[in-house]
Amino acid sequence: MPKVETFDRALVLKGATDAFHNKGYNATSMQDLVDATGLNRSSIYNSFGGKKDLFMYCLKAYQDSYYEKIFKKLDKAQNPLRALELLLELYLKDILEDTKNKGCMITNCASEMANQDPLIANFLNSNQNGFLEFLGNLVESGQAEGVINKKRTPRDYALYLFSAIQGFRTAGILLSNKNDLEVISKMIIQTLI
Amino acid sequence: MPKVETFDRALVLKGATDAFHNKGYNATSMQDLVDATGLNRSSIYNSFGGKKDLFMYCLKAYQDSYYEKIFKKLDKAQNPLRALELLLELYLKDILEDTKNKGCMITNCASEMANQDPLIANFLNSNQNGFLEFLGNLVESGQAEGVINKKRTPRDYALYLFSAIQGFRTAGILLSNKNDLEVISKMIIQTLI
DNA sequence: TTTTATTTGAAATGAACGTTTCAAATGTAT
DNA sequence: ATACATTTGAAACGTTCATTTCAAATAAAA
Repeated sequence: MPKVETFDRALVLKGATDAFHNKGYNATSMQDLVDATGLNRSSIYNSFGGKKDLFMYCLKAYQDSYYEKIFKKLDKAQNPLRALELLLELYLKDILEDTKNKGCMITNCASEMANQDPLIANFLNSNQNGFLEFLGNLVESGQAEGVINKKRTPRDYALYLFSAIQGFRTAGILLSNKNDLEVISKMIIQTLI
Repeated sequence: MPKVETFDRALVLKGATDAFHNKGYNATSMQDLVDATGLNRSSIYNSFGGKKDLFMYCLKAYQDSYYEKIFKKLDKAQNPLRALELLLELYLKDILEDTKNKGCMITNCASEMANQDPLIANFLNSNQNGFLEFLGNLVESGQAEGVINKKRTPRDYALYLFSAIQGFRTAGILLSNKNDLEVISKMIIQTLI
């Protein structure tokens, strides 16, 4: 009986995510989102809830698509160390392709909202724990294979890499020289060898 | 003849800086600034210009007071490597004392505004160049004294440290466990030895 | 004490904000 | 073809935004 949702939900989320990623949560207006999605105002409220709800969907979509990119790229890795090298190559590529200097949407979100919104803080903490586990597992395997040194525990290396990667992404907002960025990336990895 | 400014300019800037640091530029309203400074709306516009002007003064004030803290702390350092260790101790202390999880105001500003405001981008680039020079000089001295290794150029190490420190400050928004943070700090320094 | 440039307070400005409303349009299932 | 739950568009909602206005209060200089 009913008319059904006509728009492509994934595509709409992609548009909204781009808008939020570009300006951040607070500086993105509902009008920006209407323009970016092509949807009517009411349709946004009808299908996604308010601005904050939509933002949460976008964060999740951004996170999912990033993990997909990561898994796809790391699939070809010969060993866990090489996987981490590829991970940093992926970030380097993203920084160089990020000509609008937007940075990482999740890191930006931590800067902007972690101390203002408990729901966002929750998401960010889960994201952090998940990523720490992902990194820790890679390091653990790498140490078992003998391609990563055993000076520190996998968890220590995961913490270090998590911090270093956030710095890399943030520094990449202002830095755009490829050589500079490659230097940083190589030095981060060197710690593991 | 005229009535003269009665308020303490430095104190007013401190109040405004706290407000901006806590919520970021966009989420801080003029009313927040009136409350935080104790000044009347008109007095703010009269004495500092608009919101963005005031924010620039606050950024500068934050930067100045941070450099003062740094210089005071690093004054006691026996050598350049020890100075960098003390620098990271300073950041560690700031993160642990930052119970409201605000992070670094300048890093947050880069996340929020670097790609939206050319004036801000200018400030951030100058800040970056200044800090890179500061770090580079320390590393150069350290290498000359033989307390820092010579695997890389001072500029390379400066880039690495700049990135690592930004990551440390950003990760510190979500991380608050002292041991975790100490691990990261130690691993950053280890690269130099 | 008078003059005068400035600060101050309170109110008003118009624009933009996120959100709601509701009648009209839509398209599937009967 | 008809019924109907949903989407859609446009307008309006009340609030909050940054900023301006301006008369009153202020305090240093004359």
